[in-house]
Amino acid sequence: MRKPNAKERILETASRLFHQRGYSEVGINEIISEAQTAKASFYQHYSSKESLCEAWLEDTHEKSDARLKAIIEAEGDAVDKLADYFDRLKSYLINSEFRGCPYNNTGVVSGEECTGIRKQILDHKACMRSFFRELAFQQSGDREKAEFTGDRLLLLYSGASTEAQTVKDLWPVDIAKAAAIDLIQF
Amino acid sequence: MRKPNAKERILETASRLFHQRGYSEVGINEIISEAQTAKASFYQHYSSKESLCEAWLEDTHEKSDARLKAIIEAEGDAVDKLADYFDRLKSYLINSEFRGCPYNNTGVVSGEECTGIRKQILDHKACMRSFFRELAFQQSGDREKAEFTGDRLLLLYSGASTEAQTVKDLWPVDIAKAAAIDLIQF
Amino acid sequence: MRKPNAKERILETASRLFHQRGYSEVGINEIISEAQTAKASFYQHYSSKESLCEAWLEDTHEKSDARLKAIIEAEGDAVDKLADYFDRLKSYLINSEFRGCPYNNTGVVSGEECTGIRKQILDHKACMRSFFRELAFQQSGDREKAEFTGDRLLLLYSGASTEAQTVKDLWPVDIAKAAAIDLIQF
Amino acid sequence: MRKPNAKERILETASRLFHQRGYSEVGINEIISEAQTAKASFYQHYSSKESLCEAWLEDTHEKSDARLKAIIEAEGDAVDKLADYFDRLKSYLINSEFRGCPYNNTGVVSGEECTGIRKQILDHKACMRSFFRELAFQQSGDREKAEFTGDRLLLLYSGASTEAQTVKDLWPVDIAKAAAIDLIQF
DNA sequence: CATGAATGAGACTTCATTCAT
DNA sequence: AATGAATGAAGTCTCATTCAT
Repeated sequence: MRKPNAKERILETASRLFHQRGYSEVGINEIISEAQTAKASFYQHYSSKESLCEAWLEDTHEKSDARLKAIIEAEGDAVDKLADYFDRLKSYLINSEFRGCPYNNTGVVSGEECTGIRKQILDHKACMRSFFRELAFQQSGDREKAEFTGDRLLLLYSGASTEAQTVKDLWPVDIAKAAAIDLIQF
Repeated sequence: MRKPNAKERILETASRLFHQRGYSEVGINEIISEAQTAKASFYQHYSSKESLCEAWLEDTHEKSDARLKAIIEAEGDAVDKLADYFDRLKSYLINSEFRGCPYNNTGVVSGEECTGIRKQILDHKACMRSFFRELAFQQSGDREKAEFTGDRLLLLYSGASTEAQTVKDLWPVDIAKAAAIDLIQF
Repeated sequence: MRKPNAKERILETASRLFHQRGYSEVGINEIISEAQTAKASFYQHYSSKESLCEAWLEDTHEKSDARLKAIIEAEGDAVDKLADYFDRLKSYLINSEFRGCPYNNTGVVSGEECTGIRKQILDHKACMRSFFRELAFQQSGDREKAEFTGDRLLLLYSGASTEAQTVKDLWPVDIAKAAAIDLIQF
Repeated sequence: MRKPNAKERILETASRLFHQRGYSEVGINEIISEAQTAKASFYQHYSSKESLCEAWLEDTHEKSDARLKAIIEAEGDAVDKLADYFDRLKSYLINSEFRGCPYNNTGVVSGEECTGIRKQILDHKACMRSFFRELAFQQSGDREKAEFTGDRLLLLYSGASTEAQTVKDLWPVDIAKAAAIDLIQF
């Protein structure tokens, strides 16, 4: 059997299920069943469902962050990078059947008391904000203006992601892409 | 006993709790306990938790729609109306402890099989879209351009609402307000 | 609207549903809903679900008894009457989708405490016993032997009814018919 | 605490209660309460009330089948075996307070959709039929005649069981015993 | 006679977690 | 490191019945 590691199998399974159906809608039993692990093996590796959620968000964030860094550090025009980013978002939405942003989705169902989860969400949001600001800076070279523009880009991205998830259609991303390109060019 | 009508009490209680903590995180037991009703009384009036959710969304939509209509039909500059709308959004977020949009929040935790809920969400989204397009039209007088601009306004609004909910801060709304005003004026 | 009488509509509806699905599997709500009556109208006419059940069994018994009496009092050979009875049983089972004997079915789900129901069941069973004994007497003219034979006929009938209901097939009735005819002729 | 295995305790308790009062009249709460188990422990071992019912019927069938096999394989006259069988039935009815056949009783309250339960019932019925046919064959040595006679024996047994349950008296079994002995001897 | 809102008790099932092995 | 039985609390929903109108 291909069982590289129980912990990894759990994280992979949870990532898939949490993303597909949402943190609150997936139970521990389903996760360990699909991951082919025993109940107590799960609690050996993760102290609670909540901590598994944190691990998932952290893992997702690491991968996301690497992609954003790659975009920032790549050669080329900031406008092209921005267009590229929204194109990737479209692919992502199609592939994930319009499940939208894992951080927003998780935030909706986790209360204030889930401090670990909230930290992951806020960290990720801060990174997204930095990303758009940096992109705006690459275009304008003006730090102050870039903050201004970057935040607007973030809102377009966020709105597009949310609305696309809701209507299960790509038009919000197309609108956001056009608006973002207009915005970053002045 | 002063319990004139259980149905209203249930809807009021559910509206509050669903909005505060999310549809999936609030149980029937909690609702009937706070509404001081018997469980069977609940099911006399609502055939299921899902149908109660639909009633809540419908009720919310009616109130929201009335407000949007009032704004549209009011005298005055579209720019002022738009600014006013975002100011109201700020008040709303403060009062609701940054719980954001009930429709988005509910959409995240209700699957495709909840057709009634999804219908309410899509209806509301369509109304919001019309609202922003109409506002844009009042400013420009150009129907085609208004559709274009209106959709962008919707994304700014949606992004602001989502991000404010996540970071529990008003800055996204301020950014969106400024961006929206720039946008509607060309 | 064709509403001859609420009480009758309730009894008709209950008769149909109790027979089709069993006393324990049919709720008051379903009955009044199909009978188009209000809840309290039901309790106006019947003091409880149990008393409705008694009324149903009594009504069924009256009709059944009339049929049995007609057979007994008819002209003709007892053997033919017996064959005829089992043929009717076959028709009945087909028409009722093999729901079997209402009295047995109700007895299974009603405890000792349901004295009214138990009385109806015992009354009906006594009538059935008399019927078969009388039929046997018509054939043999011997009272003592008829009691003996009649009870055996009853068991064949009861077994056939029960087994046909279980396997949802008519073969038990065919077997019982043949056995009964052999039996009554010596 | 002396609670070695909950699964067995649950099955034992359910067997007793289902038999005494009927599948539909006994709830999970009562079972786990008498078995001194937590509700979730129940669902660890049985996926549903229905599956517990299947386990009960299967268990009952195994025990029943062993007894029938022992009778068939024993030395001695078929007539004696048959008489013995009906004597056992009398003991059984007395001990179980005339609750009759678990399979018939369960069949009455479980719909077509309970495929697992129905399968158990039909399997058991087929075994009973085989048993009586085999007994008849041991007496006559004629396979064809044995099928004929065996089926009649089955009806007598079934009718006796049903009627004894209804009238809570042994006379139907005595009648059936006499009829069966007459029948198997020609 | 009719109405329908209200009810307490209970139905079946699932949750995340712990514990003895 | 792994196992799976055991658990208390909570989940959604239905029952037969009563009451004020």
